Amino acid sequence: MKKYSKQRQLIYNSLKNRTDHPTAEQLYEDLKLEMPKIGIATVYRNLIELCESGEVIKLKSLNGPDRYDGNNKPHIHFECNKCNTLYDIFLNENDLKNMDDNINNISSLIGAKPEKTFLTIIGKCGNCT
Amino acid sequence: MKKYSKQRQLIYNSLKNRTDHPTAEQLYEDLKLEMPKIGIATVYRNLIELCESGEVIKLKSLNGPDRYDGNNKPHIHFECNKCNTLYDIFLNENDLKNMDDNINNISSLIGAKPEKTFLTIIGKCGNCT
DNA sequence: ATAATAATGATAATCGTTATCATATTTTAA
DNA sequence: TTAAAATATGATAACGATTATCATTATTAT
Repeated sequence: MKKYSKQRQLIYNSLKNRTDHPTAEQLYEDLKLEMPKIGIATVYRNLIELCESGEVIKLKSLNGPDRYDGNNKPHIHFECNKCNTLYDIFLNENDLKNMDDNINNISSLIGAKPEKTFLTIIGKCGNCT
Repeated sequence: MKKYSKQRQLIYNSLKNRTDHPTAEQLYEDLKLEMPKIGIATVYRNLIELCESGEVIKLKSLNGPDRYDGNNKPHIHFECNKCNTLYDIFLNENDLKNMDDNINNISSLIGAKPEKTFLTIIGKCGNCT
């Protein structure tokens, strides 16, 4: 049975209220302002929990530490390889459905059962071109 | 100017001749059979070179170390979250073109210039369902 | 062939993350 | 509402993957 610690609530709320995609370290630094005694291990532990429950998405950056996305609605990412900003891109309902159909078809080619999909575009963002 | 060491050639050929997606460590163990004195740092150094030149693709695994793909033609991956096998999936020319068009459209939504795209489907592969 | 340049192998150092453990907090249930 | 059980915490050690250092060796250019 899960216990509802102040720390877990803080981590959860913080991630849900920001639209950037902080690393565990960045999140930790920010949380310390509100809860100075919080430990980095607590941040990591709760991030693992939140990812397992599906509330948070762990994103693998091409270079650099993992980043965390509090938005678990399906969307794709653009990663700028100059400034490292991660942008969310939300598709409309129709495109989402098409993509989902494609994923299912593609997976069936190899007899696999898809659970989640990561689509990341790497390049230069609008500020860096 | 670049020098063509035996080691670099060996690493390059090995990756081009295998269709799995080994980690640096796996590649190192296999290369030692052919060249027992090769060092792990040499493997990492050359993987970085080969990725920078675009000959090899570095793949971020959801959990576990990075993996390397000697096939730099556009394709997508299915990662089994039970046995960790990484499968290549090759789209036909038409689907590839559609996908490419979509990537360009999507990127233009945020004024970004796409350079490369990673599409990874996570789930259970045919052997693990 | 020699000098200049770059790569190697051994290994230390670093970085991100996870494990350990004694203490503290939260939940359960009497 | 309190005592016992269960779980989480914070500090920090340990770990795995990768990169940096550096003296030596191999490759290339003159």
